[in-house]
Amino acid sequence: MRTRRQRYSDSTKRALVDVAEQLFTTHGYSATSLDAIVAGADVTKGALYHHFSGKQAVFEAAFERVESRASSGIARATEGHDDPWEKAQAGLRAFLEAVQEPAYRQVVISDGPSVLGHERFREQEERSTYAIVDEIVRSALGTDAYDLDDAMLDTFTRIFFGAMSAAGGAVAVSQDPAAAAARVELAIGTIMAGLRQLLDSGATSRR
Amino acid sequence: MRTRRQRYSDSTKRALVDVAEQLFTTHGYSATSLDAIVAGADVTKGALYHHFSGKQAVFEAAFERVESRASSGIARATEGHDDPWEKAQAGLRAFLEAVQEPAYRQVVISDGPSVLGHERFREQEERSTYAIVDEIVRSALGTDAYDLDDAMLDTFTRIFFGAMSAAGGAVAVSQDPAAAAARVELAIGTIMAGLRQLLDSGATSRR
DNA sequence: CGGGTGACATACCGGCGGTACGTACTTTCA
DNA sequence: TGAAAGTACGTACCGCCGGTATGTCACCCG
Repeated sequence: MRTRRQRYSDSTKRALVDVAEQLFTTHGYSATSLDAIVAGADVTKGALYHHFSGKQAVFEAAFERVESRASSGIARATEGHDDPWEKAQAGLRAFLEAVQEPAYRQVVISDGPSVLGHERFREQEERSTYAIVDEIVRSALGTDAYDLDDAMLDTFTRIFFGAMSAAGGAVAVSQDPAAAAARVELAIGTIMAGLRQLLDSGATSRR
Repeated sequence: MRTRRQRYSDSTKRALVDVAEQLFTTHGYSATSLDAIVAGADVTKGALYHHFSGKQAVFEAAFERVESRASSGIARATEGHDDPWEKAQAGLRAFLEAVQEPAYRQVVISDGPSVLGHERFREQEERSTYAIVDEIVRSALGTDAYDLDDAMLDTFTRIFFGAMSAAGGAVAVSQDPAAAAARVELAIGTIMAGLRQLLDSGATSRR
């Protein structure tokens, strides 16, 4: 970010991603044309193809930004909790908030898998929101007392991540999101409590 | 299926959906052209647009077929079980099988939400596989002893459905699907056992 | 200060979804 | 039974959109 040329370049690239994120969010991927994006950013297709390899690359840039916003919000909510089960509750609350964001719903959940493909989608996901869920799950279930191996911890993460995503989607389309979120927190809280109790009893009986 | 015209009409429509399902499965929605579909079915675009309103309608027909195959498979596995928790285990096993089907993964999970949109996707889902999960959840948790209201039962269904879908996706991309499926069954089984124990103790202590 | 390069703009192409219209066969009914 | 009506397609074409090839001008650097 030194010379004037680089400053101009960065600003147009940021403008393109700004407009793209908004249009992808409101109209979806396929209903958003490159002409609309470049028009919104006051540039031409030449500029877009100078910065990105194509439409998919523009989407990927917007995708990463939306994901990183969501994951940083969740990370902020979880820090400062010592007890892993409290941390999990706080993370769940923040996750339900993030998943209601229109940009997240449209760009990540709806268009993400089909545009990026399963593989790239997984890769992107696993180094943002999924990583946080994984960290929470491991802090809660990864103790030696429960003697769960790595693969089982991964499995639990996948399960909780899927449960939270689906629940968040339901919360977002609900007429009363607050009440729906409260129900989700109660339900997952109950599940976690039952799991905790079962694992604790198993751990003590085994010794 | 009476007159000759209707027989011909039905057969061409079926041929179109056959080819469409296969192409959508192997190449995805956007990478499948209508020309390729009509060529595979040995008809022209005129025929396709006589039977369907457009590309999305063709996709929806294929989508419904894939969904109904999956849900009937799960329904078949769950019938004949009296104990609701055994029924849930059998349903989970069948669900993990169904979700590994390439057609289900590509058409329903990957392209479904973006092509149909959240709303239509939910509608379609809720009257097939989701309905079965809901029925299982209600048979297991809907007893008076647990006194969970309708909204809470819906919430639990959403959570379990999301957990199973995510777990199924992980199983499908695993190098050792059998071992991964076993881990998922163990993990969800543990969660269900913990939930059951917790609810049972709460139900007895409350009386 | 001039050659090179980066940051765009312009013009154009091919493919694809969708439409308008034509046509042959078939059922229906006076 | 024969003509009118309707169904089940086929043919030709349009407009948009992603992508490309090429031109241009400002800026950095020796």
